[in-house]
Amino acid sequence: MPEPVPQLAIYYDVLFRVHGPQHWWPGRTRFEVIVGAILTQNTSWSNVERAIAALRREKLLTATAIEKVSTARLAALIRSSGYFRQKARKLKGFVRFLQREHQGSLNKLFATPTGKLREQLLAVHGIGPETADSILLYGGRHKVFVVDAYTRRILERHALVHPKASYEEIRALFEQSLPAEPSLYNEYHALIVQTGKHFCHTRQPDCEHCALRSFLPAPVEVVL
DNA sequence: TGCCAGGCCGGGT
DNA sequence: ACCCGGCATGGC
Repeated sequence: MPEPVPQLAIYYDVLFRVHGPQHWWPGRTRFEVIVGAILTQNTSWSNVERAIAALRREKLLTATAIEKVSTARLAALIRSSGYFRQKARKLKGFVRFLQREHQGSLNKLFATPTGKLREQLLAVHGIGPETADSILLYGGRHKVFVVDAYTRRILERHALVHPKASYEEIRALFEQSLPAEPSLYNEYHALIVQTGKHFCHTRQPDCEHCALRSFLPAPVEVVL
């Protein structure tokens, strides 16, 4: 278990003051949240939105509908989200899992204890750590902090983790450093992604562009 | 024009 | 236990 890092709680307040509440996850239903979590893997949200709109238009935003549709048609409809053949199979894999392990019921799925459900999700083809945790937190309000590429990069630039820290290491760091509130985890991850959306992508530590940003790359102590 | 985006898998060390 | 190539579209 890592030691708590008090800067992480401070950094949350900074981001909240800068960006305000984010009202995440952008999904109308729990199932839609799960679909979005899979489709947005390494993909910009704007590309995912079109795909979800197409699924909605075709009445395919339910588990039973996804079960019935052919993988080929599903792939065609989610084309805009990229990796569309892979993701079509992933959606199919998830609804098959939901039916097999939870009788197709999201209530039963999310009533499963967090640790056990996380293991189950990770065993589904196409669901890795970030997708599993997004489903847990944003779909079911389970108490897990979602780590993504932005989280890692921000922590590295603030020198709060070593460059090759594992996903689990970073997740534990947040969960040890913050009050155990799903609503806080929710808002924090959303704020990090919002921050990342207007990230400077130059890797040089002395990039003048980055120097103009209040939250990067300076250590959190001197922010504000 | 090339690089990037809210990853994950399978095969190789 | 890591490391890497593949997967694919749309925006800037």
